Amino acid sequence: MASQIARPHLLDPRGAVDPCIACEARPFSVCNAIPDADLARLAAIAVVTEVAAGQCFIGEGEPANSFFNVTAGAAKLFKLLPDGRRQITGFVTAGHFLGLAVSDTYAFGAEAIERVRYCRFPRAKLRTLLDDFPLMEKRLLEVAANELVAAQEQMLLLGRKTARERLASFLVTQSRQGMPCGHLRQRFRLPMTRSDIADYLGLTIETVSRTLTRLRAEGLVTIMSQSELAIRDPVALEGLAGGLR
Amino acid sequence: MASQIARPHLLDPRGAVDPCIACEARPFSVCNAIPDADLARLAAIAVVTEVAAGQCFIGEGEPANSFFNVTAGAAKLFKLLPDGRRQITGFVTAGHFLGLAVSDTYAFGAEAIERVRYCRFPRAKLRTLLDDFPLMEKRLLEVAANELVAAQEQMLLLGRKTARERLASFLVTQSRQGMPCGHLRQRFRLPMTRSDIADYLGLTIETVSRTLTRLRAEGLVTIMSQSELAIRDPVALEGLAGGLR
DNA sequence: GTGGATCGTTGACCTAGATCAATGCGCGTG
DNA sequence: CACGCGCATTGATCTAGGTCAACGATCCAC
Repeated sequence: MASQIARPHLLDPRGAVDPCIACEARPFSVCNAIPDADLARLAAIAVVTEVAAGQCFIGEGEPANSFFNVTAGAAKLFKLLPDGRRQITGFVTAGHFLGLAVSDTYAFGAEAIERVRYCRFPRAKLRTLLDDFPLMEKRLLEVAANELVAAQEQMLLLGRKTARERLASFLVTQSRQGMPCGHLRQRFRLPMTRSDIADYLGLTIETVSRTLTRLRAEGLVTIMSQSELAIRDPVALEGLAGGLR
Repeated sequence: MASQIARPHLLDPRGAVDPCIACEARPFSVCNAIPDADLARLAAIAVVTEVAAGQCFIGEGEPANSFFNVTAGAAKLFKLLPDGRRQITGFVTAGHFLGLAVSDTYAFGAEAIERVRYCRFPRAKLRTLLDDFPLMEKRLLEVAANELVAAQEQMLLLGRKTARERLASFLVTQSRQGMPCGHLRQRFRLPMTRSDIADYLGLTIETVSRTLTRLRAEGLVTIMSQSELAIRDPVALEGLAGGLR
């Protein structure tokens, strides 16, 4: 396993005019609930950090001292069983907020898929900041509610869908990644490995591979390269994803 | 299927001194964030309703006009696939708050297992109430964060645990139902049917039944009656639930 | 350009859990 | 108290997806 706790590279926020104003993730992030005038307060408690692909930056079960806000790259969240079985509970990209749980240890681990940049906020300090910006707390609730809906959708997938339906669902949601209202990109990159996809969908690598080649054979998708894919029949794929066998 | 949309029985809140003060679910509920003095405002927008076992009181995909707070009884939340496959995403009891999602339709259905009593709040009215009581919004965020953690745990179960491990996990969490900090009741009732358990664990009725008899044969549990159960070996059961095979 | 590591694909076979079918067990009803 | 209905259990069989194993592609490092 390549995963080990990160030796992260801290970026010095001084020198940047205001790291938060310039942040390219701000439009998608909960931070946008904080008015420009007060961003300096946020920037003051944010520790901007970068980790390389394969690096773990949250360890499941470790003391939860910080919140995280991913600002660039892609990461996977996962839970482990003692014998090594792994369930990936989600993939996160720029704008995602992590570490909400009230528990004093993290309920999941996080590992960078590509080089990841994130802001780390000491829990206590963000807590007091939240008290001053109820709008941000509102946004957090909104985000949490949405994630809850996504989680239920994933339970349906894991509990009741076939391998084909799981792959179809996965491809459809990936193609929607960061697109406005239900639109889907025709062609897109899958930054994660087959093993990650398998652990996300509750399958094995082999089944993912086989199912993908079958979807290709049926003309639903084109596999441009290992990590690039195009959807050829969006209607059929969405039907499959929705459980129409 | 017995499930059809409820013909609910509305209880007249007048006559009660103050339905919210007297509410037996208040200690477990998010409503406890509202000070006694202001409870009348909450009571004013709450519609107290009762539905019989088997009645559906939230329809998946229907317009989400209300929030719900269960105050008595037990219900199941579920998602359906067009061909009837069902995933139960959770069981709720007194104190559970429902309908958080920002979407304008409900992402899941809810059906009473036993006779259920709940308060229904028009979305818009509760929204404005929340603006006046940020503490309640805080509590909601807390609740949502906890449910998110539970949802991830359930994904691990559905994606990676064996049937035995699933049953063990289920029994352990059920025995913890409403207990303080990690304690578990030795003996407890399972209000739901085998079919509900199966749809919650991503299994079939037959597998649930077989696995349960096997756990009994191994001396881990005693089946007092169809709906009553005792844990004989909590340590082994918890080990199993945690994935120690 | 060669060697080796990592990742993905494909095939042969196996098994946990699904499906199909029969039977048992309360429990409420007339 | 017999009847019927909805649930649960148990057994026989089947299969989707897992496991094991071989091979191919890609990508660096030297």
